[in-house]
Amino acid sequence: MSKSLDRLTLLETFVRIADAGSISAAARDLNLSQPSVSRQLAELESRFQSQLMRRTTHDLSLTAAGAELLADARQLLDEWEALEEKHLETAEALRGTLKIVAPLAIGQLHLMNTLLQFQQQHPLLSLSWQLEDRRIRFAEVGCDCWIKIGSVGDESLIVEPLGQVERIVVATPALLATGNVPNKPADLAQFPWVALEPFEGQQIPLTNPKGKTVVISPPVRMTTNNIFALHKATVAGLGLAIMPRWLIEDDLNHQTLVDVLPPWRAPRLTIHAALLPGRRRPRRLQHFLVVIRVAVPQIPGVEQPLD
Amino acid sequence: MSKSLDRLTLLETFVRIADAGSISAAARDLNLSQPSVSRQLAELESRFQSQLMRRTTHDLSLTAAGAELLADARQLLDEWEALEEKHLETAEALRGTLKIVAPLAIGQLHLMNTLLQFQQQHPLLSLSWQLEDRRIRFAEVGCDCWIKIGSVGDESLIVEPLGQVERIVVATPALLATGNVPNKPADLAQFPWVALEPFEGQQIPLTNPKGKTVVISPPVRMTTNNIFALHKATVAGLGLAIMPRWLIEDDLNHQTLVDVLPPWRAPRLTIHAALLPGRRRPRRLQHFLVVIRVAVPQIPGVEQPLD
DNA sequence: TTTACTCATACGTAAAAAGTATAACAGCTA
DNA sequence: TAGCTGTTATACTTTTTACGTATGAGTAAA
Repeated sequence: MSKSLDRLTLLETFVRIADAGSISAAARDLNLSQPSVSRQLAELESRFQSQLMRRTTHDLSLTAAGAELLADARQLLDEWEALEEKHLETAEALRGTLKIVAPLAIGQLHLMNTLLQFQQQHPLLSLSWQLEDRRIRFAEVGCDCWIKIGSVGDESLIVEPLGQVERIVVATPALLATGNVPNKPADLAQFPWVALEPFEGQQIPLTNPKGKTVVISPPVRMTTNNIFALHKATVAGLGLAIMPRWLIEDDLNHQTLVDVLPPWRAPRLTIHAALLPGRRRPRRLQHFLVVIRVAVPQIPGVEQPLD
Repeated sequence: MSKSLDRLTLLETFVRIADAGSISAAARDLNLSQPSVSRQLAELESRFQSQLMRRTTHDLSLTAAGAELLADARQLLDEWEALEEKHLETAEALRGTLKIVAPLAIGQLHLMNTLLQFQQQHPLLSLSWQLEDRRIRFAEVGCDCWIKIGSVGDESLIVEPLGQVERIVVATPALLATGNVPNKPADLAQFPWVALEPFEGQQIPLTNPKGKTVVISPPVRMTTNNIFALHKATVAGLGLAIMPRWLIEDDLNHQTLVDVLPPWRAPRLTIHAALLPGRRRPRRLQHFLVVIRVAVPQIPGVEQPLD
């Protein structure tokens, strides 16, 4: 049994392996080499004299002992963190690392400023800012907060609404001029469309202020997983597209894009913050949440959530 | 800031310094060099960015921050120990270290066997068996359990009675033959005595079964702080002495010593186990207590406590 | 079968904590 | 007041130890 190797570090590594799902993934995440993480797990097992994880080359699973220890380790680590935070609090400054996952476009265009300001207010804080539109597996990624537009789709997380985005059918005036002026949803099917993946069922529901909903299935000329690509394609006149108001506010003002069928709208999407339940929330996370709750509704074209 | 140095070890060292009262004392206790312990404290302070202890060359005191951290550290360490114990429990064997302070004679003659047996039943357990008649400062010594004959004199400890010892006035038949046969306490003052330190007030109270108490002040020819020396001196005929029954059972049987004034007895003393309150009791300590509760009353000449 | 990924072992290196020796200082005793 | 003893901190050396790289073995999917 090696002597040093911080016992709490061993537990942290163990938790990270369990969450990340593999030793290699945990190693990447911890900025350590795979053998090092492998050794730390072995060391922990040797200290507790029991196998904590069964590992084959392609699968890794907790043993009963491991599962028990995992829960207790989480708790102890939370308590350590509470202690550390309490006794560093004297300095009042936020420390540690905060890992945030946010959507590509909104993270890049709007929340970036908020984040930079936040970091400048807390210079000792280390931020990891992951822009990612796809659904993530929260625990696996090991992030502290996930900002997601639309449904989070993970029942095990605590989800808090931050704001709502209006979504509008837009196009270039030039493109619209190639057809008849639309005055009902069905008229939109005469134009080509561009769409953001995932684009479920090739169907687009549109709702008017009275609550009437019509579903249309227009021809789709291009799909992309990148909202900036979608935006460029739309501005280039490739087709009609549904876009969040916060992305096209400027285009509407400059008439590079126009609201195609003013009263009709695609369903609003809610911007959520997702958090792990049951865990202690470090002060840095609480502060970040306060900031983000204010920042999101201030994005042009984003409204207060319904909650 | 150095990286490794187990965070929990740092806390343990800090607690040990606080209890031991000085860095040097803690170093001796931890089997480390003084500079090493000094550095660990400095390291902890640097991590929490606050001074935890004010130290002059001859005095060491907690700062406010240190006092707060001390309490929290104790708790966290208890929780770590609980975790460790729980997850090592699978193996069922007791581990770790148990430090016991016991009286010299009873520890050497009677409890030693119990202790050896206990160790053999738990080979992975490491025992520290300190024989010491003087009053100890519990926290300073850093022991887990203190067995004390007579009053413990520390209100802050949890005290549990384990048994009672009858104390008898004895002497060699030869010595008694040099005077008149005694039949009341006052008659004993004609003989020389030997006594165990501390020997308060040079006075000896004796009580008969009816509850009558007489105090005598005989001439004392020798005092000692070692009960074996007292015993030898008595057997050598140096004087009368008060001795616990468990020490002289054999002498009475072989008539090397005799009960000088059969119905009259010195006050019974209670054998106590003293423990720190409020702290988690490791499984090894609980097991030890079970064993000792059985063992003490089985010592010949020791009776069940009154409780 | 091949490819791509997993985890474990062996070995050399670099970092870090332990010890030793020493200096500075405070309280106690003569 | 001087000398003795015990305190803590610093400089330097040695040992320990944990890291990374390289490598080998094994499994799952293409």
